[in-house]
Amino acid sequence: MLETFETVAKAIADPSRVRILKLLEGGQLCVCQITAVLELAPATVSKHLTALKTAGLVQQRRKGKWVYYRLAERQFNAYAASFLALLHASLADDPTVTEDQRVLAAVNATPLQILCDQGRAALSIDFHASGVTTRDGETV
Amino acid sequence: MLETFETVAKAIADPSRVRILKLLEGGQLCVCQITAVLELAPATVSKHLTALKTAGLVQQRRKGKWVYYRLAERQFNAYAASFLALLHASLADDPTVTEDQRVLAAVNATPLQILCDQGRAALSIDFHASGVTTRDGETV
DNA sequence: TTGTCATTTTACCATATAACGAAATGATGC
DNA sequence: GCATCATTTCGTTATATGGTAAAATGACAA
Repeated sequence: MLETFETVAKAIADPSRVRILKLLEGGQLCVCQITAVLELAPATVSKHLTALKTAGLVQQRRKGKWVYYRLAERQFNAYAASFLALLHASLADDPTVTEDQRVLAAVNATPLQILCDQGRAALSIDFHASGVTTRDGETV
Repeated sequence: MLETFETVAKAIADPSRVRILKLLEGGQLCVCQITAVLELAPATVSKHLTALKTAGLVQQRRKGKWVYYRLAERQFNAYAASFLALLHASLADDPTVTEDQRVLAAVNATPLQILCDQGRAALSIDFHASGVTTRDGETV
């Protein structure tokens, strides 16, 4: 009860894990895709995903070489669904979250094999203020 | 945004602070009342209350010698109300929470001055069985 | 003003946690 | 079987956190 609640609450009380959950709202992703967006070591991302899985917030599925994670659909405990709903209603306009979504679009446009090999270098996006074209045609 | 969300989430991701919030669902309480229920050092309770206040989950009001805390009514940030609502819908039947409510009933039946002086010793409650004792210390 | 007393702040300790690199794992495909 | 490679586990480090005792604060009463 209280202990489970604590596990779930602690799981969402970390910015990296929140970013992962917000990414997964767009659909399932494999570890190297998440790693490319967050720019953390694969080991770090893996540990965060384990914490989220333990909390019943995500579930896991292997497909070939890659392990895909998605938001939990089955009810693993009494609180996970509530927290996911709260998170879903939050942070839609957070700068970090929206930037992550922008990068995710590029990640999704990149073949997995290349992405896992090269990480962010595989993305044809400029992340630092020269020549990025925004939605309304403005160049930043 | 993300940072504020993290502050609020971290605030509820601790069992002592959850117990405090669940106690406050029954109405405002002063620090020594909360201390008597949780059986923690006053300094510890005070620190937890500061964290909850910083997160916008509770508000504070001085009345004579005592400082009363209650669940936040004003909207201090975008997430506090959501988390309080989630918590309100959770843990109603958690053993720790229900036991805390039982002790709270005894705390509310004890004059503040005596409670602050003596802590739990002032309660005249049997904490191992369900039998309650009268104000003058006789077990019923 | 001065003392009292509930509360808060400070200083400190032990434990928990996030991050990483390196080594281990385990499924795929030759 | 054996090599490859995405992912996980292990070992370590730096920082954050929960707890306490003791000192500081600040409102009230005398």
